Amino acid sequence: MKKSTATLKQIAANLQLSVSTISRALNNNANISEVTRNKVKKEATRLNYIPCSMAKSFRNRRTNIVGVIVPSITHSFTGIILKGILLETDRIGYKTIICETNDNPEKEKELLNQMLEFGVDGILISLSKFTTDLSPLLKVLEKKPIILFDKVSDKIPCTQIVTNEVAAAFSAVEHLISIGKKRIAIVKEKQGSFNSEKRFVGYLKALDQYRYPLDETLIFDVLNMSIDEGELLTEYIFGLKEKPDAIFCVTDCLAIGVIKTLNKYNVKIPDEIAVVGFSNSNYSTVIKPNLTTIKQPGQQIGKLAVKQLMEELGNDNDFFSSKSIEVNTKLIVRESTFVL
Amino acid sequence: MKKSTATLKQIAANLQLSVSTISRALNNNANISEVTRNKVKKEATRLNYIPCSMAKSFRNRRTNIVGVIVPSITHSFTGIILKGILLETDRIGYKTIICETNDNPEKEKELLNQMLEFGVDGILISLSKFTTDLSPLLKVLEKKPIILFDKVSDKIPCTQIVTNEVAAAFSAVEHLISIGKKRIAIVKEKQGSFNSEKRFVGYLKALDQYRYPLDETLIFDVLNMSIDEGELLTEYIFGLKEKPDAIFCVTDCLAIGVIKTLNKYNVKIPDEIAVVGFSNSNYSTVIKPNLTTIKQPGQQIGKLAVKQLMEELGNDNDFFSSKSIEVNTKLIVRESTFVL
DNA sequence: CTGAAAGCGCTTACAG
DNA sequence: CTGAAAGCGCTTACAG
Repeated sequence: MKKSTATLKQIAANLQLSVSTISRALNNNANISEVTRNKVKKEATRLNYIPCSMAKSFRNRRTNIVGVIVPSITHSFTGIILKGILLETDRIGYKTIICETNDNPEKEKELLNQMLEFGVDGILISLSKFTTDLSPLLKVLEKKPIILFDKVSDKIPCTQIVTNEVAAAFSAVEHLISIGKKRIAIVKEKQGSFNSEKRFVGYLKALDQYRYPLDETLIFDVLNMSIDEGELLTEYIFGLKEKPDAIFCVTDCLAIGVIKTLNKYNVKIPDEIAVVGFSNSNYSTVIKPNLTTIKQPGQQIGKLAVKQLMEELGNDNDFFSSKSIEVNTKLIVRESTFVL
Repeated sequence: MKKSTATLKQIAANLQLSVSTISRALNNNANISEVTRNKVKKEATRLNYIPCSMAKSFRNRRTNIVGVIVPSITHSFTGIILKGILLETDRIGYKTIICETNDNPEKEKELLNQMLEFGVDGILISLSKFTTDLSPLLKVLEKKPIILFDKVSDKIPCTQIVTNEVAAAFSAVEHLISIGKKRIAIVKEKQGSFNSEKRFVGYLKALDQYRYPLDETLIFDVLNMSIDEGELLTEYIFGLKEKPDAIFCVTDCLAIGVIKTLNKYNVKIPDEIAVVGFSNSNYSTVIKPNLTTIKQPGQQIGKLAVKQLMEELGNDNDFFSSKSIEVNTKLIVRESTFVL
């Protein structure tokens, strides 16, 4: 048989005390005598009392749950951020409801509404790639705090945890320049996600600062950031007369695809073509040659997002904000741009 | 200002109707006239009414939330299973609270209790590596259904979603035998997790069936299933006089570490030493040579776990069960055991 | 130090 | 077809 759970009422009845007293004793309220408190706690243990969070949440208008919305949970960098979120929420006694949009803005809107229904205390979200209508987010912001992370947009008036994409990309390209590369290509996303665009800006900035001419034929667009797309693109590049001597990929996956195909054609990396990725995924030290890439502190991003959310929950004012919290990235030089 | 949300009471007041009627109209109860229903719905929309799931859950003793407990969310196979869980729960209108144990049994016990407090309808759990005390699970089973997946244990009387570990390992070793390997080593976990042990059984079974002598010196234990451990072990193996000519690793990560080190010493794979992994992670086609491995249907496992949970929630009887649902695996042959 | 009472937002058996 | 009332388990202002 499924056992049912004891309630305050039952404890009260057993002990000939009022429900209020039981509640206070269990919550260590100062006004309860030591004796009563102990008696109550003992009986609670004896009955295997399990407090009903649901009733508490309902009563207190606070669930201690944060809603987390991401495009896809299997994306490896997302996983690392989620780990940061879980570690931090666990530390402070919160639970997380995690949902996926699979990059579908309609689903995103639906989830946002469901989060409101479920009464989460606040929301952490990494935007879907195709989100253009910001009104669902704005509507939620009228009631609950939202923190954006990873896939952000500066068009939304709420706190964002970001990496300095421009500076990171700049340092990647600068590195390629420093090892003497002349024809530096970039592989970015055609759809132009926020991150891809920022990294492109960093690319342009580096070229500009080092007085490299901007060569449109070195700018390559792909449909998505997969290994496959990286491979396809490289096949294409391989057919060109004028090839690049370095390729900056806006994600590690693209870079892995690029390297796989360069290896297939026995191109010498980095001598003939150097490759840089972005995000220091686990792939970077599995591929040969090991990938030079940008390290982003994923766990820290997750933890910061939770901390920031808690801060805003403590505020009395509304949740609109334009705060942007930046975490530092680091260029990690490996074999794909450097030979010992 | 933070906007507050309309309630049934407010709609009722505005419309001069009773709260009961509003509730029924919004829930499409048959006993409400078309006219009233429409009037109510219109007013609800006008007021931007958001139903309060918390109050509903509290009232109905049902949260439509499933609790999910895993050792680590960043483990890639876990991520794939979680995706299956999320897709299925989303499809049927459930939400998931996801927590990590980081392989700490104490944390696992704590989370189990918290799940009870939060009032989840049921629990999906992949056991921590060091769980030995099963009583916390048994206690939860008295109240809520639990489905075990991936890291399971046949000592717990509840439904389990498993892959046929023994058969899968058998087929891997059989494959190594079929390509003519004589000294087939296994790399397994010293702590002896359920999965590692089952795979070891499959290894023994294959050797036995093909009348291969059991050579204790070909059985290697590692502390954990990381790439690093695979590398360390291979360094050790490399120092041995008598080397294996094939290595069956109970996880892909171990296999990746093994291959990296074999490559470092220019060992010819598979001619000198063949390598097989387990789980068909994304690494398998990034490493050179591409890894022969066992494909496990992760998403299917996740979906099945949810479906099974829902079935048990529908049951009137208790949640103790010894049902074990098996999903099929498949050996994927790649370069690490096969040359074109 | 303890208790009686109200109420969080909702659903549902009962009555008409 | 609609309403009044009870109650899910808890907390807290008020009273003593």
